[in-house]
Amino acid sequence: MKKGEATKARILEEATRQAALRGLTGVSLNDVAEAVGLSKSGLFKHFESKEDMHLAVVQMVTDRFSELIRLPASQLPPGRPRLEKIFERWLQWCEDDWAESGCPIMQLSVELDDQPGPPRDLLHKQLQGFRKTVTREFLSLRDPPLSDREAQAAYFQMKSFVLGQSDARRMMGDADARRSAQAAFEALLDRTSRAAA
Amino acid sequence: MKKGEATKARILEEATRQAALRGLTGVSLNDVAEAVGLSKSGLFKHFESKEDMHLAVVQMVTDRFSELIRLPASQLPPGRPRLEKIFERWLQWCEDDWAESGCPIMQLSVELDDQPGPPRDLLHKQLQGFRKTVTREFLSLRDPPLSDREAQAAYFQMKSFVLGQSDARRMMGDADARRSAQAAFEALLDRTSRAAA
DNA sequence: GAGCTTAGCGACCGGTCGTGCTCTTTTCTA
DNA sequence: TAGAAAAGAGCACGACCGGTCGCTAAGCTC
Repeated sequence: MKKGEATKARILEEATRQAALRGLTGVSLNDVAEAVGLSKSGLFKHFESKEDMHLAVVQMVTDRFSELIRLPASQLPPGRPRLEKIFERWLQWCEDDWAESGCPIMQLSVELDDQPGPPRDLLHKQLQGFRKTVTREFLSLRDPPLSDREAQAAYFQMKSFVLGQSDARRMMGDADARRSAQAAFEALLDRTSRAAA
Repeated sequence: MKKGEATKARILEEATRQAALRGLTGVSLNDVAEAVGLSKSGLFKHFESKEDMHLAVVQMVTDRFSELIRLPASQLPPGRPRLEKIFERWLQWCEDDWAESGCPIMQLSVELDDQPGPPRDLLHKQLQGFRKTVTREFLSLRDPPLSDREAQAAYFQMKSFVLGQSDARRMMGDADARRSAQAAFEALLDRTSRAAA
């Protein structure tokens, strides 16, 4: 059971790439099969249906997100260092790792937010987990710790800046987007850690 | 040439509704025709092709956006009143006017940002125009006017908060999203108008 | 290396896609 | 009100969609 797993991984890789470009629904099994060097029917030895593949794509994207953003940050001291690392890797994820297609998590969010089903539920669960982790990190940003409300507000702004950067760069062609986001985030950290309880 | 225009408007209305739900590519001419009470071929008396309809949808969405956000604000005194009005109407636009589907401009942005062609170009042009208008409004927020850089940074954050609210509410089910966005924006206005040159 | 398991192929299914064609009905205009 | 012009129906097309089936060939285990 080794060759099979490798092939499945290749299929998923390609499907994820295409989903980032055209959305989950826009992925054609024919195109995926061709790109991987398989026949269409060969795909069905690895996935029961297209929705099954959708689910696997969501899983793969969120796994990779964790690996590239959460993991490296978790090895730093809590608070500001971690938050800065997360933000930096997050921007990087949108900007470089998916340069041709834009952040797949944003794409999936917009596509799935009104489309009930297992893919949406999985994405929702993973994003909630990430939110919780980061919000907790905000709590320990100041010595008398932030209130839950404050931490949530900070996370809201942090994610907003990531979304803003992605939108500005991709849709508006704004080359300064990253600097704008970075500056806004640093200011947010300053404000948040300075503010009195 | 009156009945025709009315029918075309109805078609566009429905196509826009569906595009907000499933994206431009996801719109089925069959479904649109059926919903409007026409045959599929009847549609082609009003649009040369599907891409032609895509373009008209983008035009309609951005026109309505102007009408609902820019127009009411333009009747207020410049500076803070206008900015607050724009932000409030903008959030409203995402939250209510497209309650079931999410802000169509975000949807279109994500879908079109890597899809060259007339629809993308039109959307890009309209969004640039809007950005310019709002950025100019930021300039007159303070007596010694903001620098271009400051105004652009402020617009970046403003748009980020709108994106953040839409994402938080739709994908994360965050009922407080609007309040978070509103608070963040008010704080942004305070900071921006207070900051020394 | 025999034998079971699994990966993969090719043909094919019913259905839907966007689009062209011809023909009829409705609407507008002079 | 007659006649031109526009609106729309009906149908058929070729391409493509996700998916099934039976078969072969390769891989894995003992």
